[in-house]
Amino acid sequence: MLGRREGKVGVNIHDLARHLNVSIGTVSRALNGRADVSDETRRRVVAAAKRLGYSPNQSGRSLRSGATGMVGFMIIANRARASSGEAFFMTVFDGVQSKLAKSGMDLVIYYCGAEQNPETFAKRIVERKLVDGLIISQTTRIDRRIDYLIQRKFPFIAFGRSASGGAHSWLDLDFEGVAEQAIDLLCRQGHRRIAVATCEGDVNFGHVYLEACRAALARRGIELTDDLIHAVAMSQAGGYRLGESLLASRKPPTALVLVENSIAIGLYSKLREAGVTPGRDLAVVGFDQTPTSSLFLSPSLTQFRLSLTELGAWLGGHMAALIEARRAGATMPPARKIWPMEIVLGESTGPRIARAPDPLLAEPSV
Amino acid sequence: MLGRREGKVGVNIHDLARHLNVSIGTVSRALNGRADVSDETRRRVVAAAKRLGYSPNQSGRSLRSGATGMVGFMIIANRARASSGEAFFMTVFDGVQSKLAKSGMDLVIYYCGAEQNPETFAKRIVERKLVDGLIISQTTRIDRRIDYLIQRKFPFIAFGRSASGGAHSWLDLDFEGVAEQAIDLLCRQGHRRIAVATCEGDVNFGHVYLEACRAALARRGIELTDDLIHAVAMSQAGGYRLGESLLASRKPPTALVLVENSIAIGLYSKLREAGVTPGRDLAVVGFDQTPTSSLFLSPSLTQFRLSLTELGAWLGGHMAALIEARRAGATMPPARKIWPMEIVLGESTGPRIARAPDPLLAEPSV
DNA sequence: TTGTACGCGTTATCAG
DNA sequence: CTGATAACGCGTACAA
Repeated sequence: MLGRREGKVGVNIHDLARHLNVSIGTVSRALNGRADVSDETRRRVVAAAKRLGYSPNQSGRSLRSGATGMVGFMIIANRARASSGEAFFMTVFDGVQSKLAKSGMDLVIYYCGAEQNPETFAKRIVERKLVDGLIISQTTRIDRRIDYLIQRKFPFIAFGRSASGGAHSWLDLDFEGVAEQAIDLLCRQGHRRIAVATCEGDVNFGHVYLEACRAALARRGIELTDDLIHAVAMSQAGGYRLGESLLASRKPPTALVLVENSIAIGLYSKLREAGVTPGRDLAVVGFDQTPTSSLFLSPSLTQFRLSLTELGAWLGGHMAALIEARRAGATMPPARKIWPMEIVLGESTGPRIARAPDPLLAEPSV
Repeated sequence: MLGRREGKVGVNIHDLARHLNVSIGTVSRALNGRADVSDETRRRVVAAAKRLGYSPNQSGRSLRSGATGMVGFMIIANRARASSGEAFFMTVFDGVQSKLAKSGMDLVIYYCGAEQNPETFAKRIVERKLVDGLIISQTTRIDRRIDYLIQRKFPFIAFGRSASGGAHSWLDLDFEGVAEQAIDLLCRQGHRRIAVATCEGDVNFGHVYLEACRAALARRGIELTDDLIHAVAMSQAGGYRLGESLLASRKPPTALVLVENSIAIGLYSKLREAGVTPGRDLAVVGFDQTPTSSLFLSPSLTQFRLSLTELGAWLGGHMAALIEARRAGATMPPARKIWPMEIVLGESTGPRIARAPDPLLAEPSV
C-alpha cells in the first residue's frame, strides 16, 4: 500500500531519499562520507537516517562493492583445547576485533562442528563470498585448507604452523622458545630423565612442541627416547590418565613438560591421590598461562606467560593490511610471526629436594 | 579479457550458464532443486558446477531472496563465565549447528567485545540484515536488546531470562530446580546456616539463582540474611577471595552453594591453604557440570548435570521453526523452556561428620 | 553540488 | 521444459 510492500520491515535507501526529497545517490554519498556533498545536505541525511533507523543492507552493499567488510575466524570443535580452549579463543577474538574495528571491519566467528569437514567448511565460506579474509586456527600438519586458500589467492592467516603451504602468512606460539626455557631449567636442576606430554590427534602443535623438546634435549646431549613421549588427550581426563601411566612406569621420569595446561589439572589430581607432590617428587612444567588454566593449582605450576589480546591484535592488524593491499591491487609479502612466551616460575619445578621420599624412581643428579 | 574482467576470481552463474549453453535461469533452477528441469539438464549443471567450483554468491542470493540462511549467536565478552565460559558455549554451538544444518541454515557467532555496547551491537546485526534470526545470550535483568528485537519483530531467542520483554521465546537453566535440590540436600543434612555465592555484575542469572535459593530456604523456615550472600566474580580468583571472606567471617556458614563452578576451583584452593576440607568442614554445592569445571576437584564437588548439546539443539530447532513460520507468513507462539539439571552427589557434601574438628564455627544440627 | 542510470549475482515470473 | 527479463538495495560513473 502506498508503494510500501506488505510485510516490508525496515527502511531502505529509497525510502530515505524520498523522505528527504533527494536522490538515492545523494543519500549514499552523504552517508559514506564522500566529499562532493554539501554540509547542509549531509546533516539532513545523517539526521534522517538516524531518526528513521536506516542502515544499509549489507547484501546490497557487498554485491555492489565486491567486499563484505567482514573477516572470518574459523574454529574447529573437536580440535579445541578441551578446557582452556574457550577462554583462550575469546581473548584472542577481543584483540582481533579491536584492530579490525579501526579499519571499519567486523569479525565473525565460524564454528566448524564436530561432524563437519574443515576443508569443506572453509571452502563454503570463501566461495559464497561471506568474508574478505579468513583466519584459520588449529592447523594440522597437512592442512588442505591452506593449499586451497593459497590456490584461491584468498587473504588468510593461519594461526598455527603447518607443513602445507609455504609462502603464506602465519602466526604461532614460540614452541621452540618454550621448549628451550623448560629444558634449560630442568637440566640446570639436574634432571636428565625428562618426559614430554604432547597431544594426540592431528593438530600440528603437539608435533612441533615434541620436536622442539627433542632438539633442546639433544643440544644438551640427552636423547629423548620413545618411552618418555606421552601422547595424551588435551583435557583433564587426559592428564589424569597420564598420571596413571607415569605412576605405573617401571622407570619413571624425574621431570615432565606439558603441551597444554588442562592436562596439568588432571595430572595433579592423580598425583595427589598417589601422594606424589609436583616440585618435590616430580618436576612439572606447564604451558600457557591463562586465567582458566592452573593459576590456582597447588603447588603452583611453572608455566609461560603470553598476551592473547596482543596476539589477536597482531592477527587483526595483519589481516586488515592484507585486505587493504589486495583492495589496492598490491601484493603483500607474507608475514611469519613467532609469538613470544615468557617463563613464570612456580613451585612445580621449585628447588628440587634430593633427599625427599620419592615414590618415583629418581635418576641420580648430574 | 575475453569478457572476463581483470582480477576476477571464481565463477558466477553467467559463466556456468555460458559454459553449458543454457540460460542462467536454468542453472538456478537446476541447482536449487526445482522440479521443472529435466533430469538430463540437472545432471549436466550439477556436474559442471562441481567441476568449475561454482557456488552461488551469498550476497546476490540474499539480496534477491530476502533471507540470508544464517542464524546469529551473540556472545558478550565481559559477561562471560570466566573459566567454564568457553567450553560451555562451544558445546552449545555444536547442538545449535547440528539442528540448523537440517534446515539448510548456518550458524555464525558474533562476539561483542569488551568495549562494545551490546545493544548497539545487536542492532547492527539486525539492521544490516546479516542474519535471519538471532540468539542472544548472557541476558541482563533489564536487557534493551530484547525490547528492541520485539519491537522490530525480529525472530530471536534469549538464552537467559530477563525482566525485559515478555511474550518472547527464551530458554534458561533450571535455577529454581537446582536451588531446591541443593537446599533440600543441605537441610536434610542438618545445615541451617547456608551461604549463597552469586555473581557480581549485571547478568540476570545471579539474581535469579539468589532468589531461588531464598525461596527454597524460606520454604523450610530459614531466612537468608544479607551476611550470607556473597556477590563474587565468576572466576577462580573470585572463588579464592570468597574463601578469604568466609574464613575471616565471625560467624561462618556450615554450607555454601555456588552459582558457577570456576568459583569452586579458587575456593578449594583457599580452603586447602587454611586446612579446611570441603564436605567435612564446609559443605559445598557447585553448579553446572562441564568437562572444564571441577571434574577433578578433590574432594569431588556436588554439582548438576545437564546436556549442553541438547540445549543447543533445542535452540537450533526452535529457531528454525521461528524462521520457517515467519517465512510462511504465520506467527508462532513464543516458547519458554526451563532446562533441567540433575544433581550429581560428590564428596563436597558427603556425609557430614559432626565430630570432625571444624575450623569454621558449626551451627548445631536440627 | 545533485540527479540519473547502470550493474553487482541471484531468484522468480512469465512467455514460449 | 527452457529462455529472457525484472527486480532485490546499493555505490558510482557520468551528465546536468
